[in-house]
Amino acid sequence: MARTTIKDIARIAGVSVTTVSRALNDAPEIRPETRERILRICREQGFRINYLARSLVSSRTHVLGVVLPDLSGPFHAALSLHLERYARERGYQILLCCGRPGDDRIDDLFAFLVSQRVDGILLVSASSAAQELLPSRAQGIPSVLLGDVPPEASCRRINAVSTDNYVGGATAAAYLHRLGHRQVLYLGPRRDSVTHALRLQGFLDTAAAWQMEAQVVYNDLGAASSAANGYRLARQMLAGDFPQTAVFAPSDAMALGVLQAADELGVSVPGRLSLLGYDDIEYAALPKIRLSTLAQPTGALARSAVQLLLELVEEDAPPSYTLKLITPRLVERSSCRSLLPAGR
Amino acid sequence: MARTTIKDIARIAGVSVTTVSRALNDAPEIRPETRERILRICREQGFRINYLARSLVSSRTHVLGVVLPDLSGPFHAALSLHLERYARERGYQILLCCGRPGDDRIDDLFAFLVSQRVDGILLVSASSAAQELLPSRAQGIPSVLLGDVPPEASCRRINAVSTDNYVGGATAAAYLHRLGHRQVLYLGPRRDSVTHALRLQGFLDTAAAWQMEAQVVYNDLGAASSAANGYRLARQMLAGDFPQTAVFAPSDAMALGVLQAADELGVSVPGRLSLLGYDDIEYAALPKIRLSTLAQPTGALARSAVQLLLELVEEDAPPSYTLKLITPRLVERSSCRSLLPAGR
DNA sequence: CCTTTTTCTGCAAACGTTTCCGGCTCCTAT
DNA sequence: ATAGGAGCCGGAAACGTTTGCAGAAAAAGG
Repeated sequence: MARTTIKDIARIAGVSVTTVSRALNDAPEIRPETRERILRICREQGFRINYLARSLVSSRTHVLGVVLPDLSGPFHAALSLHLERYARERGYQILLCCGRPGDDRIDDLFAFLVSQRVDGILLVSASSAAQELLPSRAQGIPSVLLGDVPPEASCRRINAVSTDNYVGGATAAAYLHRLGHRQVLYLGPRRDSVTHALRLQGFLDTAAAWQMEAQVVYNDLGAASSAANGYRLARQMLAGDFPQTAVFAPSDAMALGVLQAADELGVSVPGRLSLLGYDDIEYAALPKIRLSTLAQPTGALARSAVQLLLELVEEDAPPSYTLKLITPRLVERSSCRSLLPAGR
Repeated sequence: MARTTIKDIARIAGVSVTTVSRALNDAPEIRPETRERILRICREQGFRINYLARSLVSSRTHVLGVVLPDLSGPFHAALSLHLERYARERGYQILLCCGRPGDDRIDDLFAFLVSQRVDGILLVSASSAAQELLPSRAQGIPSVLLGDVPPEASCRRINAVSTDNYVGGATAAAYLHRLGHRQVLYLGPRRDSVTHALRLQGFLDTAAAWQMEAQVVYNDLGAASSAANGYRLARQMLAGDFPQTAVFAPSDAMALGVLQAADELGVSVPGRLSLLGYDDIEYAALPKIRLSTLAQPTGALARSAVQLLLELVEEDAPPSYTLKLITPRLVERSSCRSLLPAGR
């Protein structure tokens, strides 16, 4: 119950609490031999310093709050893994909070993080509503957006790192055009997601430039871009006749759902329908799947985000706002078929 | 920088800090109208109570430490999602720590959790080494094991909830036997995992009872039972001739790796080789995969685990030790083929 | 109207650290 | 010899809460 404290150690070592504190923080004004002696006693007693008390006075918790929509998707899972690693390398701990975007809970989450006195906040794939909320609720806590950045970001005094969603969408359209597709379907972007809005914009702009016919079906089913939603959407789109020869999905998870629906409805992929995903999750590479997709480099994203956030936390430099865009990479597997004559 | 404190609120409201504190904790000895007035002022000022200070004096953080090997596997991801939900329902926060099992870091993790003064510890899928370490390092913090329980658990004064791995392994063997398989391969259990040891035991006992020939190939590749490891293991096992007609993998992720290897090597599943997984992750249900597997009910596991842990944390009942086993469920899809004549 | 109880509020001591400042000892340079 | 400094250590205030205890005001009982 009553754990051993610095005071106990001080008593045993016959020194003051100040000295013990200095030993623990290896301050310069302590004689090496006393330090060693104290540290030895700490080990013997199994002493563990109380972060609560320490943080209370130093007003630094070395904790970074990460709020993301959910962990079920492989993209976010991979991302959080990398975030944790880079944070740890820099001596910080991650506090993971899951709040569905647009949810009321997002407000409680910010309150919670403030109460926890986190040193910084990382807002991942947030709805625009959540993004609006952030500045007013963060109470001066440094924060950076990750993976979901409004186009006017740099004007809005915001720090962010993201993949270049516009380019991602554009690349997708260009790729499908290059394969000879002229009628394409964009299946499943969310209306409230800035990421999806940009991706859609890039896709549509490029499609228009190449004079492709593009239809878009929004995902209003709530929840994330899960396989289940992709399945439901595809079920109803692919049921009858449809003119498109290719579909672009805003996440691999969703694409997998589309794949399932197509399979059940007997439309062959990529025979009748080419399928292009986004994210490059682990399972996209599976032999029976082999989903072509646009890879988001989660490692690079996480690294940049942590790096940027910690700059804000640790430096007391004059405020500056940076927006870092990382370009997605097209990975070709076999879910997209070329419609052009083989000879080219 | 300087955030608003209880003292500020007290000054504005013209009351003492004590009264403000009582308003925030809705203590019974406060007049409802003063409480309302104070709460209103708190809202107006955007006041957020400092959990650090509160926890320091109350010696309750309402934080549960969860340590698990990693988050990349879908099973652990799903589990942590449920853990977070149930904990939140009870007013607790999850502090997620990833440490590969058997790693030196596990020791640091315990120290970290003690320093954070978490109210309880949930040790998920831990190596036996980590389990040994726990009691000595937990410093009296209540803790429960989840998903990886040594057979002598109840003797060892330990709280745990787990799927019944022995039964799981036994069910797998019995199922394969029922389909007519006589030569089977158990591909990829880890030597240092209690889970895998039990599952293996159940598998081997049952195989022996039915006079099947069972070979086991351990996973000494380090890291988790990932798809990558399954792939590597299967690559070398399936390269030449092999007598087995079925393989049992200790996780779906691993099974997916096996699937990939089989595909590349041209051995048909389930034509030449039946494949049985474990976990029932989301992607096992995919149309082109349709992996037969033993489902671990992550929801039930998580619920029981936080339930048990919070009993220990909140009650000051006499110490008791409970071990809860949840039976895995066989879900048949189409990765296992019957070798028996169709009539039957 | 005076006591007794009840209801509400405030004072001050904790909780376990860090850190400013001041003091002691011993060394070095004048 | 003595001043000045460097190196090491301790006292005490602070961080923002909770809580036991006591006091004041109001209500209840005679």
